[in-house]
Amino acid sequence: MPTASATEQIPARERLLTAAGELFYAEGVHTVGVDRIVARANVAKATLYTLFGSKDGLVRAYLTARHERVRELMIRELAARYETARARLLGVFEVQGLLFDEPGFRGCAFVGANAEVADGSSVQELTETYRAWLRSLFHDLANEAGAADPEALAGQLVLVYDGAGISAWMDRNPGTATLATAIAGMLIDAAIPDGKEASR
Amino acid sequence: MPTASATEQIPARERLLTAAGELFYAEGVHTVGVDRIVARANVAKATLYTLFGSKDGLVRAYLTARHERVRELMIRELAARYETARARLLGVFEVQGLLFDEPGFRGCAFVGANAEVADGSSVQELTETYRAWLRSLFHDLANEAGAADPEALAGQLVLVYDGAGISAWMDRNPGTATLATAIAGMLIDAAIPDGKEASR
DNA sequence: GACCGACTGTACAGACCGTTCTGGTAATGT
DNA sequence: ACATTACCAGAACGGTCTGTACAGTCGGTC
Repeated sequence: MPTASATEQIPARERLLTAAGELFYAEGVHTVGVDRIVARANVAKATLYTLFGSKDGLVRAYLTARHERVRELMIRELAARYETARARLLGVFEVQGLLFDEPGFRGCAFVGANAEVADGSSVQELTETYRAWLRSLFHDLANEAGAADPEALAGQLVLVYDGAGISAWMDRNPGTATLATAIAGMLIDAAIPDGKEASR
Repeated sequence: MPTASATEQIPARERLLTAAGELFYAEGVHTVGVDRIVARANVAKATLYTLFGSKDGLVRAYLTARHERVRELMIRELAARYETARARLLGVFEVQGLLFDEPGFRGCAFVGANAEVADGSSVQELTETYRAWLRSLFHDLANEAGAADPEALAGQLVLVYDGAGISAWMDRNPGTATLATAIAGMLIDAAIPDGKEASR
């Protein structure tokens, strides 16, 4: 274990990952070259290649880190803010709104990355696991909330989630989150028996 | 005016535009180089530059052509298939589904292009006019259909339209169109007074 | 002191990029 | 007959890209 001294430094791997995250997300994985990343991270180019193997490896690590960050934020905030499964189902869209408010928000990182790669890229595999996670997040909550057809509701909410991200990005309007929450509320009410009744 | 002889050829501009459209859309504007485009179009490289000025000019022409194509398809199909403004409002999502069914569908071209450019690019201006057109399409139809708040309904439907495109693309599921149509139906019913009543 | 792993800095190869230039052909309008 | 226009094939240019090679630095460990 490295000792925590006053001259403690953030390790090169972490610096590379944050630099790559900022640049890739802001300008696209294809536009940003490795030279700019190593310059921003204050890391030698050789270090990048020993740690990640190739630029593609760094891109994969970047997307994996994004997924992990969104997942952590979602789970933490949902648990902290909402009581019932139904409220958490709606809360997903409020937490998504937190992302919209971040400075430099540029839409879903996976949408952006997929737009830049041809079919069969390694990026697509990571995208599939991300999409599967998002869908199962909605599916599990819909199940827990007592939806008549959790599968169907999950599909609807994924669509709204996607649309909210695109609209917020392309129209530069973070307020889209409340719009999405309202639509989601309608869909949830319609999908859960006695969804509109107050309580029991 | 060029005479229509037996050796009539499709002009170079058109060939370039279709070649660029296929390649840019399938692989991204940044991934595809001009060499591949001129090779596919059977055009000299100099011709590209006399006709479009630069690669960026070709990208702009590609996006403009995409916009025009979608607009024409939308207007033609909406007029041919549906009678009332309310049916046309819903029909937008069915026509969008026609795009999903096209072989090689890869989502909205403007979403893809925007993911590849940094802020301030000329692509963003074209995107704004495209987004404004889409929004006004919904807004005008919502008005015509007697929506209580056409602005609000248009915003909702733009979000659903965006979400449908992303979901259909990322999950490779053209059936998303019927899902989007169902959601749009709910929103339209809720936004138009007496929307659920049969007729008058 | 010898050793080691993590890291630096620079220089370079090879490919590919957008763009321009040269030089030529075929048809058109006057 | 001549200038113009529209186009073609390909070479050449300067720049940037990923990836590699190599010599060297630093903090700990035996």
